[in-house]
Amino acid sequence: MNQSSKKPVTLQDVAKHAGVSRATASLIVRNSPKISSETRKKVLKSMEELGYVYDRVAANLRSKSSTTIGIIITDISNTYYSDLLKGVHHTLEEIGYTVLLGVTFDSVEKQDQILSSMIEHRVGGIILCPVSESADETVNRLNKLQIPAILAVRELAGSNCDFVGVDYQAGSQMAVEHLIKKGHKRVAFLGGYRKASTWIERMEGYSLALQQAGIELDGSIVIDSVPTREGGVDAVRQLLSLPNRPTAIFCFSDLVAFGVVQGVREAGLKPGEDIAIMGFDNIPEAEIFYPPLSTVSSFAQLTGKTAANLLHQRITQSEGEKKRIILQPELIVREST
Amino acid sequence: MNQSSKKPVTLQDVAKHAGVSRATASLIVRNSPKISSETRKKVLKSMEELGYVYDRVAANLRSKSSTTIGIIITDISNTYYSDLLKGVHHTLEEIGYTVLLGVTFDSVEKQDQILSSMIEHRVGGIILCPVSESADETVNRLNKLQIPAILAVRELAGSNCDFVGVDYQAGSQMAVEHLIKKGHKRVAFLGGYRKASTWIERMEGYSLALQQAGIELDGSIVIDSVPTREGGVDAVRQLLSLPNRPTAIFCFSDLVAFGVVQGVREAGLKPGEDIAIMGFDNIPEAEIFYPPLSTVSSFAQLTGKTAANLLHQRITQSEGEKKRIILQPELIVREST
DNA sequence: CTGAAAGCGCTTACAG
DNA sequence: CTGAAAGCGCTTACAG
Repeated sequence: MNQSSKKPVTLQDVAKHAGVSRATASLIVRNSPKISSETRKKVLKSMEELGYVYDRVAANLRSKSSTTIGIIITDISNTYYSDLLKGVHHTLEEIGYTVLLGVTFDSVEKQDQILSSMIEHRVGGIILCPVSESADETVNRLNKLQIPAILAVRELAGSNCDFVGVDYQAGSQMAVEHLIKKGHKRVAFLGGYRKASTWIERMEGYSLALQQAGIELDGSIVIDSVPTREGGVDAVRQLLSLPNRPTAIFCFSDLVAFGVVQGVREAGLKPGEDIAIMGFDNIPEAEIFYPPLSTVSSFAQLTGKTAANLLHQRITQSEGEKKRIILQPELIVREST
Repeated sequence: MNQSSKKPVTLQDVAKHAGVSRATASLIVRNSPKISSETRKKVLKSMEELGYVYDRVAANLRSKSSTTIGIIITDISNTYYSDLLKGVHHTLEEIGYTVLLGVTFDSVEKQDQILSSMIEHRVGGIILCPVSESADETVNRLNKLQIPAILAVRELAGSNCDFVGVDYQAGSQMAVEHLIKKGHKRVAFLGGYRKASTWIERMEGYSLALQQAGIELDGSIVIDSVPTREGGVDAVRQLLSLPNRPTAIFCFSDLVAFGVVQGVREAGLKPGEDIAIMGFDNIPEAEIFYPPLSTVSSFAQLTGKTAANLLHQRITQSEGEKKRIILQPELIVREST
C-alpha cells in the first residue's frame, strides 16, 4: 500500500522556497490571523508552485486532534439508513469533518471489528446505529472509550451514551388510531422481531390505541416476521388464511408493508380498497409505491442530522449530562388506507 | 476537537509492562511471524491489561502507507449509487481498508473540495463517480495526483485513469429491441440530459434498434428532462399531449420510469396494458414497483465491486496499462411491458 | 514574525 | 529477539 514516485513536498520545503520559517508556514496552513497578508500571499504562492498538499494526518497526530468521524449503520441498501446516513454526512461535512463509513450487516462481530478499526484510525467521535442483539461487551467498550459516541435509532441497555431515537409507541398509536377513525374495528399488526425493542414499543402503541377505542386485542392477528418485504409476504399469507379476516393491517415498517401489499394482491384483494394497509418509517419509496402508502414518518434524515449535531456538541464541549433526544413521528395519510 | 482525560497508553508502555523492547512490541501488532508465540502471548496480555489501542494513523505516517480509501458518489439517496457504494464498501472492507465517504450532490465545487480533503487525509486511493459536468481542472488534478484513482460510471475526457462502466448503448438497444419484438412500432425515449454522455450513448442504442427494425426515428417523441421522477412526469405529460401517441416508452432510468408511470396513470391510462414502459438500471425498487418494472440491469453493485478490486490491484501492483472495464447490461422483463 | 528544539506514536535499519 | 538512534510531517512553546 505504498505510493512511490517523487518525494512529496513538505511544509519545510514550502518555507524554504518562500523564505520564511517553518513555524510561519504552519500558521498559514492553519489560517492564523497573526500573519500579514503579504507574507501569506507569498507562502500560498510557493505552495501552489511546489504543489504542496497539507498532511492533515501528521498535523492531527502532533496536535492530538482528529477531523474524522465514524458512522456505523446496519444496512446501506435500506433506504431508512441511507437517509439517516445522508443526514449525518451532510451536517458533519458542513462542519468540516470527514466521515468514515462502517456497515455491520447486522452482525455483532462485524460491529466490534468496525468499532476497533475506527478507533485505531483515531476518529474524533462515533455515531453508532447498533445491531439489534448487540452484546454487553459492545456496551462496555463504548463506555470505556475515550471517544465521544452517540447511539442512534436503537438504544443499548447499560450504555452511558447520548441517544437519538424516535417515539415508536406514539407513532404506532397514531397509525392505529387513524385506522380506527376510518371505521376499522379489526386491525392486524404484522412483521418485525418480537424480541426487538423496536417491536415491543410498537406493540405498546398498538395495544393502547385498541384499548382506548374499546377494541379487544386478538393475539391471533399479531404475526411477527423478519422485518423485510419477504417477511411481509409470509406474514400476510398466514393472516389471510385465518377465518375472520381483518379489514386493516398495521405493518412494522414500510418494507414489511410492501410485502403485505404484494401478498394481498396475490390473494386477489385490492390493497387500499378491500383492505387498508399502513406502513411505518416513510421511506422515499412509500410515496412512489402503488397504491401510495399511508405511513408514519420516523424522520430518518432528521435523526441523522440530530445525532451529528449532538456529537459535534459533545466533542467541542465535552462534559455535561448525557442527552436523550426522542423525535416525534408524524402521520402521513396516502391512498393505501 | 481534543479529547483529554487520562494519558493514552502507547506501544512504549506496553513494551515496558511486558518486559520487551519497543521493536518487539511493534512487530507483534503487525503480526510478524518472527516472534515466538510465548512472547506474543505475554505482550498481547499486557495490551489487554493496559487497554492499549493501536494508533494506525501514526503507523501509517511513519511507514508512508495508508489503510483508507476514498469513495466519492453524487447522491446517496439514489439507490443506484447506494448499491454501487455497497459493492465498493463490501469488497474494500474485506481487504482491510477503511472507507472515507464523499457525496458531491452533483456540484463541481463540492467534488473538488472533497477530493482535496481526501488527499489531505492521505487516502491510499480514490474511486470517483464524477459529477456530470466535471471541469478540466478536476481531470488535471486527478492526473497529477500521486494517488491511484479509478473512475466509475462516468468517464472523464482526457483523464488518464482506469475506468469501470456500463455499456449503455448495448443496454438501450436491448431494451428497445425487446419493445419492438413485443409488437410496438412507435417507441418514445423519455428523460435524461441531452448533453450527458450517458444520454448520448442510450440515444445511439435507441436509434440503432429502430433502424435495424426499419422504423424511422421521430424526433418529436424523444423528450429530455432532468433525470428524476419529477422529470419523468413532465416528459410524459408533454408526450401524451401529442397527436400520434406511442404505444411504448423507453425511459432514461428507472427513476424517470417511475414518474412516467405516474403521469400515464394521471392521464387515465393503464401502465403495462395501454402503454408499455421500460426503465433502465434495475434499482431495487423496480421489482417492488407496481406494475413491476421491465428494465435493463446496469449492475450497480458489481460496478462498485469491480472498481474496488481494480483499485486494490492498482495500489498493490502500481504500474501497468490503464484499464477500461465495461460491464454488459442484462434485460429484465417484468410486467410493465 | 523567526529559529532551534522537542515531541505526537509509531516504524526502520542496524549492530549485537 | 534487544537497544539505541533516527525519522515520518507536522505543531508546540519559547526566547528573541
